[in-house]
Amino acid sequence: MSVSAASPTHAVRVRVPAGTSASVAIGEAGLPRTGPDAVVVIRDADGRLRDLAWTPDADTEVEAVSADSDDGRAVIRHSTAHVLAQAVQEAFPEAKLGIGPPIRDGFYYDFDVRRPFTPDDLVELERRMKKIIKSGQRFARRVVIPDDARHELASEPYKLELIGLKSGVAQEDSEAVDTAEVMEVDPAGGELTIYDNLHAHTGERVWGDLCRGPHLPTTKHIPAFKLMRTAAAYWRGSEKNPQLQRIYGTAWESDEALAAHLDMLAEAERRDHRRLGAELDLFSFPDEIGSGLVVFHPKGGVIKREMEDYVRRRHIEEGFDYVGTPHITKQHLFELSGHLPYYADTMFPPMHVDEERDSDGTLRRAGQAYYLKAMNCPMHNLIYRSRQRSYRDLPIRYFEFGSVYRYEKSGVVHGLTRVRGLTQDDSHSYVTREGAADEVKHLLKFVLSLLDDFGLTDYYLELSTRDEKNVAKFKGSEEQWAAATAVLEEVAKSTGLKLVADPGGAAFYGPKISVQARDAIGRTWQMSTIQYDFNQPEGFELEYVAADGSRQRPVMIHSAKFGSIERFFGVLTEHYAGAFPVWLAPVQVVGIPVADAFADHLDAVAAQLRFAGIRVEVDRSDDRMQKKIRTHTTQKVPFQLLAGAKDIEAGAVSFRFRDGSQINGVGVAAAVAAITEWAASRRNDSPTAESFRVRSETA
RNA sequence: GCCGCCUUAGCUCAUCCGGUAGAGCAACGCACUUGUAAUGCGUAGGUGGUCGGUUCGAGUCCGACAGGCGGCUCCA
Repeated sequence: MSVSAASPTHAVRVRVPAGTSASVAIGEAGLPRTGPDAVVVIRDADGRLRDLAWTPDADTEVEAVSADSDDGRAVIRHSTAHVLAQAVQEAFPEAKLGIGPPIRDGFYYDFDVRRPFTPDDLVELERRMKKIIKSGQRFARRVVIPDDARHELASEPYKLELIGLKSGVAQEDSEAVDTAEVMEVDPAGGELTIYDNLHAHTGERVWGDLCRGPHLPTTKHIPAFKLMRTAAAYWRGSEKNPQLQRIYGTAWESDEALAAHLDMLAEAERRDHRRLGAELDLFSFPDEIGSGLVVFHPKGGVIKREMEDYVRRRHIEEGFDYVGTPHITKQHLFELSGHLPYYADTMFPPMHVDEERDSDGTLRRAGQAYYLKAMNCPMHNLIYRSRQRSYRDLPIRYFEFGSVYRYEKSGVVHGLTRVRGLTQDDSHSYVTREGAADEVKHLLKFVLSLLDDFGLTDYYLELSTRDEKNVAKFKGSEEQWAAATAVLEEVAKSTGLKLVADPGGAAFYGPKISVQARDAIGRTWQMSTIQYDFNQPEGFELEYVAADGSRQRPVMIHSAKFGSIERFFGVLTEHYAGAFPVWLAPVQVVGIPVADAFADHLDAVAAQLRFAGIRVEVDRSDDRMQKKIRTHTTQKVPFQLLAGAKDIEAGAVSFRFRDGSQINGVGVAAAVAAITEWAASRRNDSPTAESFRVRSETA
């Protein structure tokens, strides 16, 4: 998940005369030097970010980059990372420096230290950082040649490695450095630079770091920061490398922006589906069953069933045939599909059955291995293959809620978003090669409409292709991959949606389009996927008889609409913060009598609602009415129906909505009709006194 | 899988330095019968995640395992 902050763009252009620093030019142009819109760096005519101290040789025009822009924030964060590193080396002189880039919403810095950092260390480091910031050290850029840098950084082994990579020396492993994250050296092949931190008054060098920059003019210009957490991280992202200790922090252009960010995190925590799942009694993960295996409680079961019922109905409307397949299979099936060599270690280990031995232990019957199902496609292929198919039958579309089990590594299991047992809303379309583009288009339109129906209306597409540097990992010829990728790309582009490239992200059997949906607080989640597969039809020798009587090979298009029902459940829970749309809400209506004597009236109303298919309860507990309102408000029930003497006299009920608004004295028949209509509409907003249109009898 | 942290009542948490556990909410009971976010009183509830070790004595110290949290790597 990730968060994107809107950021104003200030494309203010300033002329910098030859021999004058950008700083002076900015000052003369009257641009702010302090505050949230302070100019922190400039962008030169070549589009490169430069320090304010940068002084061009010839007259040039530059763009002022303000603190509250994306680039400006990145500079603040990167400078803050330097301050962190300085503080760490003050407190832990033996600490060796890794890398310290800005990231979305913050920064990190990796260190090789004797022992991992503790929360107390963070408090101490923040204290030291504040001191450094206050002292106003200047960031000074200095160009060095590789040999000098090596000499100077002799005690920083990781930096030396980066210099080596940069100058192309001694690079035995072929892994490329992720240049987007490594700020130490300039990927564009420019010069090697060190940034020195100079004492504000004496100009004495206090600290320094290999870095391509740019930086703020001084540490004093770091407006607001906070250290967030510590974690381990592999050096240069490979688990073969040593683990370093990473400190994450965040930094912003103002205290207000920092506070807003922290508020957003607090809101995300309130919406956390794991918390809401327990509070609203939706699901749990009993230890006795095992990590990553969920049980849905009755209320969660209602939501899951509503989701599935609707999705199943829509599939059938769109020409899919609903099929069913078992949870386990003999090993051979996954050999046939080609999955086993690629995915054996992310599948649960096989169980061996049917083995028989004589009393002396000698093998009488070998038995065989069965695997828990980790993907549905091979079984759908068998359904396709069960009889001869004609071109007239195509496209054939099989769909099911397939239960699959994946042995996710223990450290990655996470709530409902990363589980070991999940339900895929999985379909496979078998089409002619010529028909593939139309089918992909059909599927994409369908998945987007489903996301819309559930209220996730903000999304973009990602196109995952094979890794051209590692083609051995992907099955099929270059031509096949190119053709498949072209089909997906063309369809994706035709939607007009934003399309992001994901090179190397494809499955071994073909490229994929995925839909990334943004939730109510701006985080994005990978949901639907559409994959073009020319490999499995070959492995299974799938065929259809063409018009000319020849046997032809179909292609198959895999598509998961929500990916997994469990994950989508989690995303929806967070998107709606537990206040599900009426059509999904586990309890849609709760009746609250003002006193016990009025409960019968509400029972009668409830009976009518129940007859109309509404999920309704009447709260006859001996809590006071106010307490009941509180209880069902925290349970996020969309309609509370109250009734007292006045309502009964008028044959009415009174509405209270989630937001606390109310409509009193509504005739029972009108109330039942309006509630039923709202639920049937599957609208995703919460009803309020304003949005809920109903005749008020007594008003 | 790797690193760090965590695990005490159904839930959220407390228990100073090792001397056999306490609160709020929830549950249950009784009283109250109430018009839009918590009525009052009472009762019950824990072999302190599991197993092992150190100790006269372990919720507390050590180890292993399980589960969780935050990251890394991974994610068909």
